[in-house]
Amino acid sequence: MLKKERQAYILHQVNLHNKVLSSLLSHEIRVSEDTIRRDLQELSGEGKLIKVHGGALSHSFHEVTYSNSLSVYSQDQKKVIGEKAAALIKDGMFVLTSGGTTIIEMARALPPALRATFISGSIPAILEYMQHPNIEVVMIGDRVSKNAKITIGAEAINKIKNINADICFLGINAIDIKRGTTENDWEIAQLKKVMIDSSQKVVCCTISEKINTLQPIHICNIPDIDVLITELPPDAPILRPYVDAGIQVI
Amino acid sequence: MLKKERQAYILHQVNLHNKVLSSLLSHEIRVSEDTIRRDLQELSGEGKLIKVHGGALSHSFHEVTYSNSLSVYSQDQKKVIGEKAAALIKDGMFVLTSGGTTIIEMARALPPALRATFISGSIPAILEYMQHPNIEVVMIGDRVSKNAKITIGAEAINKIKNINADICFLGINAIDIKRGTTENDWEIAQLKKVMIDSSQKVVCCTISEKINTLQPIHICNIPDIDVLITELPPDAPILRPYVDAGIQVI
DNA sequence: CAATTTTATGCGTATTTATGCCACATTTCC
DNA sequence: GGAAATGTGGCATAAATACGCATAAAATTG
Repeated sequence: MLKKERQAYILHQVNLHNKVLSSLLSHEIRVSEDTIRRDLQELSGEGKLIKVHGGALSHSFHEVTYSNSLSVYSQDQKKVIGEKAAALIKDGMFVLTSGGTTIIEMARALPPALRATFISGSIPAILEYMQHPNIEVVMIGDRVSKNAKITIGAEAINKIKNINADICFLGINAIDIKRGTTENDWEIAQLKKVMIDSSQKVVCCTISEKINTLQPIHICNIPDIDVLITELPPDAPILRPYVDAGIQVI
Repeated sequence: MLKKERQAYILHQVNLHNKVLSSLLSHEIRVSEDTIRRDLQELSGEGKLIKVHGGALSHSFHEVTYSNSLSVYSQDQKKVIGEKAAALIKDGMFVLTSGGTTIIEMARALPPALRATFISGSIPAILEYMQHPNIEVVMIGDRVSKNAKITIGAEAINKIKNINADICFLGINAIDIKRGTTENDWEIAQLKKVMIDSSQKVVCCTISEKINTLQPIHICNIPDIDVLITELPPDAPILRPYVDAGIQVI
């Protein structure tokens, strides 16, 4: 990894989380903490961030948080989900993803050294993937839905059908132990269906408040899902039925 | 492998991945690292990429991280071009566009009441089109070039071949009365070629500075162009040869 | 077409840069 | 106050680079 690349990654993280820890960065990028420290110093000298003991802060966040400089990353629910999801991806994988905020968080949590191919029709997701230094990005084309910011239509569905992905990540809006996952948009439901068919492994990501809720259009049943990711620990009571149904809950 | 070829290959890799490593290139092309280094130096001198220790980075990568001013070069002129271009589009048209800053300005200049279908592989262009209340937007899918922020590859080319557009807008980097329009990236040149083939009418947009310049890869000849748009008035002396060649100059 | 010049490339060596490691100072937290 | 984490500066090392030079290929010239 080039020095500038590393620094770009650090800056990206700072802008994303408002703070970074040297120790974490060092672990993520797999370089010594000395190097991280030198990078932070350099970037600080250029005015790109503010160096503090143990890490660095973004400019925008600087005033508010002199007190808790060592507190952990803001553990937003969706960030937790994103991190759990990102951990499932290994080098060389073909990854198919939908759109949605949880997927965006996954994209942001990808380790910088990861080398994989990401395929999606979601424009915001593609924009995030493009920030990554090492992954290959493939966009699925078709008519663009302006509010979902995703390509939809027969063309997209056909294209996905011809893909054979290792893993597929779906941000879902509703899941229920009886009815499976459901959606409120017919075309997006179609897309997600074929994504599931085209993948070896299906991972559903959702915040816990959407568990045990329903939407009008059916996507898939519980047995079609391999992994369920929420912000809760896997042994949370609300997740119990899904564990019992044989899903790997993370 | 010829020097030009090698440098074109390097540039292409930079456009695709935002970075290249000297060691890797040297191994791939089977030339010494010295040669790669000299190439990178040369290309860097021409402003085509940014040389760093260990390899090189694309401009776009460098800009988003290292520079905080994302000012577009001679944006006012491009706005003029954008307005002229937008005026050519009528209700109901199928419009094929490349990417580039002039195209973005066109997208911004579209009258809100316009109802037309816009087709493009350029992610920034699609983002602009999505802002518009009435147009239909179609994204062409394929591998994403991280620097050009455009989808490229055989899939995209095939898709464009099957389109029959009314009009096609190309932001071009070089035009010359003898050699026609030229590009510096092979794959992008291919895309533009098929765009021209798939459209009834071909419109080239460029700032006047790029008139009478050359790039290595040929796209099309002057007779293939229907309309040429620059920021200058149509009777500017520099445009005279193009008017004489039968192009409608605006 | 031969002679000459220019250009492109690779090699060896000196130099610079990037990084990690260590000993020791400083800060933070309990 | 003291343990743990973090920062500092020096040093070692490996990788990348600059530079001079030799050689070969290509272009130019007479």
